[in-house]
Amino acid sequence: MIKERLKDLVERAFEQARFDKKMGELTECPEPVVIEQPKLPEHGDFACGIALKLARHARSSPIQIANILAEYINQTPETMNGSITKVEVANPGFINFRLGTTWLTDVIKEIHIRKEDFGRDTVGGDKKVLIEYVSANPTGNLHIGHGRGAVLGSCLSNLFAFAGYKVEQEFYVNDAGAQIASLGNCAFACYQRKLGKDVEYPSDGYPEESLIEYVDQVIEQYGSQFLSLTGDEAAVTVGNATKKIIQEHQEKLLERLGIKFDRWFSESSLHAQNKVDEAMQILTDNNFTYEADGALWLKAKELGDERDRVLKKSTGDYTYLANDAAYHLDKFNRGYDLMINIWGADHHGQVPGLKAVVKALGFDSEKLQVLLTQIVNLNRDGKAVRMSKRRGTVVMLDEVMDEVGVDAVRYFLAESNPNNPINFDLELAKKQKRENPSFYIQYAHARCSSILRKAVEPSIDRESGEERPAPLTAEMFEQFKQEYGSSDSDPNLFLAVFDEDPDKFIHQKNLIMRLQALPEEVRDAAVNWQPGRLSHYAYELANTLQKFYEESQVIIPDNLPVMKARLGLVMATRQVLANALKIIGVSAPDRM
RNA sequence: GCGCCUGUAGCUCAGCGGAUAGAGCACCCGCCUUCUAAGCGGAUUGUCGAAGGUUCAAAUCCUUCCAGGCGCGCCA
Repeated sequence: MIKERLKDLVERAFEQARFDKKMGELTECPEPVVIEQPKLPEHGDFACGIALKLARHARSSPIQIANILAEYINQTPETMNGSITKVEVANPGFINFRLGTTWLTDVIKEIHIRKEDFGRDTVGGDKKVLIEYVSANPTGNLHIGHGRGAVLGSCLSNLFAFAGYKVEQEFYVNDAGAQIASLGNCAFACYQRKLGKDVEYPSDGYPEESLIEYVDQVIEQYGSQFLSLTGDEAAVTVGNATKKIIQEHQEKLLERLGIKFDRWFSESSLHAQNKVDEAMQILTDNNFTYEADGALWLKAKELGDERDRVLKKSTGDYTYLANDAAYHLDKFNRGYDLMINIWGADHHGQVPGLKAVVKALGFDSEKLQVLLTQIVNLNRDGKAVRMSKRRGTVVMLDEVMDEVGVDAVRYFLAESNPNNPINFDLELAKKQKRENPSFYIQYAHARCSSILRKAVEPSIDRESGEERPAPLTAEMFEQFKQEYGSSDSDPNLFLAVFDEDPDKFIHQKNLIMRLQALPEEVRDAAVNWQPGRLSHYAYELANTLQKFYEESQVIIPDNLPVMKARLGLVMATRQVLANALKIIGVSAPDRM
């Protein structure tokens, strides 16, 4: 990483200056050295603002400190040998670096060496992370809001894995309790009605239309054998069969979205093993419960919540919080370093309760973090379609996937900041144009692939109609590919990508500068839990590639060194686009 | 009333302690005999919701206020 090399350079300069007593009373660098990329080209390729931060500590002016550091930097081998061509001090005290071309071409080589691992990081330190997401009730189809949580969880998992965490992905299935009982009643009623019995459909349950497709499958699988059942047994049996089918639907749909969970954790399994009772016992043993009004309460208020919470109702039933206590007891006992739950923002009111119960169980609640996702608004034909279960205008995830495609769904749900509501424009997501970023990035990848194909394909001369031979034989290209990532190939191989013409050079350089940024983008995204940054990065890279493409011919049969170097650059670009796309789970097509 | 989230270009949003606040859309003007014009370039656009404060430096951090969304059950 270029930034790390520069950081190292500045740190060494500081140490030497300090050794020579030119840093006042300072015994060590009191501020982290940060290398940034200036917005303006006249500020150089990279810049360091450390002098501004040191001014107070060293009781000196930023400019003066910057000048001293620059003086030492100028004596290092990197500036002596031309890796850095210019070190400049600028007001109010920035040190600006201008790079020579060798550090840039090193980047291309590194990408060829590391390939799909370019950008991979170790910040995670092999820590074990559990990410629990979607966790929808198995009582119906998933809607677009579930999709948002699904994509965020999936991207975060990919990102964390790439950043050096050990990630597990889990779906918590709420397959017990009141809503399941209601499902059973509705499903059985629907079942009977489908099979010709004139019974009334429950008025307060799930809408019959939302259940009918699943009940059809129950009939397909089991026939009419459940008609003879009555009462609770009927509801439970048909309910379970329906539940199973719904869960399979959810599983398939999420798989289509590119999501595969390591574990589907069933709530009813907790009940079957008396895990909820166990959890309650621990809470009571730890003296965090009391009884009042015939109910069992958690002393949540003294654990940071705004009020106490009921664990066991006066009816004898457990609340969701009691079940969650048992579930999270299980999670904590599995020994993760970090557990992330992804919830819809409408559930944020439960966060303090869950945190409180975790504390009461005797665990470090900091290890459990809840990430909230805001609402998804859909625009169709310029009009906002608002999600509302009541009004039955919920837009289903599979509908959107069918309409705009899996890649666009993933891109638009991944790209946003979870704290902000999304305005998902269905028309935009379908467009095969630059204005659709999802398309634009894939197009850039396909364009790279296309150029690489052209290198070994014969072409037709437009004027004469004659066939021209392929610029390279397959064998030669293979040979090139070997050299690109080989440690003993010509170190100046990639210098040929550059043009003398500054108008062309700038785009060639910009492309490489973008490429080299992937590792830090991955790291920033990982430490901030914002996989969406990679979407923006990929978009910018795509844009930079297009500009390069406009200015720089790659396939030049009569200039082998330049063609060789640029093919290597295009390959590297394709690789980096693919690596970024992989994290957000969008496919990287070779043709469009 | 209390809590959480959000207020940045006409629209959708990046940026979240650094040098003249950025993209895309929309609008206007250019560019196809050349590896995908499914593209590229140029022009225009701002009291960064408001007021105080901290800092050499604030869209970014703190406080207060204003506006919008969501949540405040022995529902999940």
